[in-house]
Parts: sequence; C-alpha cells; structure tokens
Amino acid sequence: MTTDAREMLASAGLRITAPRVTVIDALADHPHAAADAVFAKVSETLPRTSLQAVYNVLGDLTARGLARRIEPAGSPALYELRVGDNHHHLVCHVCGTVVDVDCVTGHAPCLTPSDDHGFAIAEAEVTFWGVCTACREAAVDTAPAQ
Amino acid sequence: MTTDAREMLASAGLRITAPRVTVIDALADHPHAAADAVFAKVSETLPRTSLQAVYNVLGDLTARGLARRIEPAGSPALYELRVGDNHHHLVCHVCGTVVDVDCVTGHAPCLTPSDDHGFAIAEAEVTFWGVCTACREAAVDTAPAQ
DNA sequence: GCTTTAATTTGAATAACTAAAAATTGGTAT
DNA sequence: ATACCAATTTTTAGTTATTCAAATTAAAGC
Repeated sequence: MTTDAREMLASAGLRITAPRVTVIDALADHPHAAADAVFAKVSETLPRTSLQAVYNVLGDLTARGLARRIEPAGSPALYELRVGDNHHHLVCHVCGTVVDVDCVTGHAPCLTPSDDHGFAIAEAEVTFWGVCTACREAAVDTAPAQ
Repeated sequence: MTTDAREMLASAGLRITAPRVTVIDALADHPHAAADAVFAKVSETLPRTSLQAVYNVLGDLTARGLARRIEPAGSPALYELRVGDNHHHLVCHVCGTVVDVDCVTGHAPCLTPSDDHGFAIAEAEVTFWGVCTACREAAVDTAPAQ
C-alpha cells in the first residue's frame, strides 16, 4: 500500500512525505472520508501531523488529480482515490454512508441536459439519495407498535 | 406576488409574517439565492429583519416543502421555490450561476443506479457542471495572445 | 382586546475551511 | 556524505456559513 502511495506521488511530481503517504493510505482504507476522519486515521500512525497538513495534502491530491473531492448536501467534503472514471454516489439520508455507483450510461459526460442554456458542459454529477439497509433495519426495530 | 406568498404560507399552516412574505418574494425574484443574498434583498424593504430570521424562514419553508435547498459543491446553500418537480441544475464552474434543467427522463426518480447496494432509493439528484456563455466570452477576451 | 403560541431578535457558539508567517524537511547538486 | 534550496509542514489566526438558546415581540383564535 505504501509503495502505491509513493508511486502515485512520484508520478504526479509531488514530494514523498510521511503525511502524504499516510493520507493516501488512509483514503485507500476508507474511501469517502472527510478531512477530520482522515486526520484521526493519520494521527494513529503519525501523531505529530497537523489537521492543516491533512487539508493541504487533500487539496494537493485533488489539484493533481490523485484524489476526488465530493460534497454531498449536509456533509463536509469527502475524498476518494477512485478518479477518472466518472462514477457516481449513493448516499444514505440517515447515516450519511456513501457508496460508489458506476456511471449510469458508460462514460463522461454520462448524461446530457434537455437544454444546455448555452453552457459548455463538462460533466454530470449524479447523487442518488436513499436509506441504507442498516438504517432501514434500525427504523423497523424502533418503529412504534401498530 | 405578495398574495401568492400569503397563500403559500397559509396552505402550509405557517403564520403570515412580514419576514416570511418578503423572503418568498425575494426567492420568487431571485431563484437559487443564498441566505446572505436573500438577507440583502429582504433588508431593502424590511431593514429590521435579522439574518437569523432569514435562516429561520428558509429552514421553515424547506421543512414544509415550500422551498427547496440545494448545495452545489463549493457554494453555500441555495434556495428556490420551484419544488416537487424533480428538476436538476446546471452550474457554472467559473461564476457559480445556476440554471434549472428539466428532469432528464421525465419524473422522479428519473434515474436508477446500476447497483443499489441494498439502499431504498428515494431520488436522483443531477448537477451538470460547465461554463456559462458570459464566462466563456470573458475567457476569450482575456486569453493570452497567440 | 386578551391570550396563547409561534416567530423574531439578540447574542453567542460552532464546524469546516482558508491564510500566512516561521520552522522543517526532501531531493538534488556538490 | 553534506549542504543547499524550494517544497512542505507547523503554528497561529481568521473567515464563512450555519446553528443554538434565551428573551422579546407579534399573529390569530377566542
């Protein structure tokens, strides 16, 4: 895992540093993690790392195309290493869990609007909202008796 | 316009107050406005209104289904009065302008993911990203000479 | 016109993120 | 190996968007 992180950084022309390698490892283990979750994970193995450094690294990774940043409504920004395939997301309204969904029709842009209003359209971002299995089961358990 | 606002509030069982009517009028004039833009607009005609009141009203309208809240990445929350038709949005990467786009395939949920991962899916939210005409023209004007 | 309950104001707190100067470190050249 | 320099990280602050809660005010039924 560490090797991959180093290769990723090198191929993007970024210096290989402990915080960067550790952030990438954390994202590899926990896709769709927010900055503070990444910080918590990184702190386990590299406790001297600052939250600011994590923000810097996530920003750098995103700017170089090594990571993708998503911002579901009501959630802080989440990061993932799966880039370049225009996949989408399915978010649980209750617990916020995010899972990947392959592109609806194949490749970017996977959809075209009925009217582009003169915009030069670059991409279509799709977010499916629903309730995950765990939250549905929890709801049944706590439902009022009929 | 004022009449419509009053009717909307009444039909939702909300008290008719000056801040609420004015917020609704502001949204009718400026769809996709953020809270501070609504506050600025409301302040013109009702200068004693607090920003907090605007947040309260926007929250109430959203909770009762009179308004819809969208949160494009990198933008504060935006509000619009067009609700219940599952339309989508086209956002300019440069200036943030938002325009409405009719639902891609007709009615909610307008899309189905390739794999629902066990989620009970309620809706599909589509955000198209591109560059609007004005920003494209501005880019040409300031482009470096070849 | 009262009374009750909802709404608004006022004042404060918080989360998520950005900014900038100072200290440190990685990678290259010697 | 060592030193250098620019990139990175730390430290410290600051900002933006938003929420919370107590006290005041106002809407609508009686």
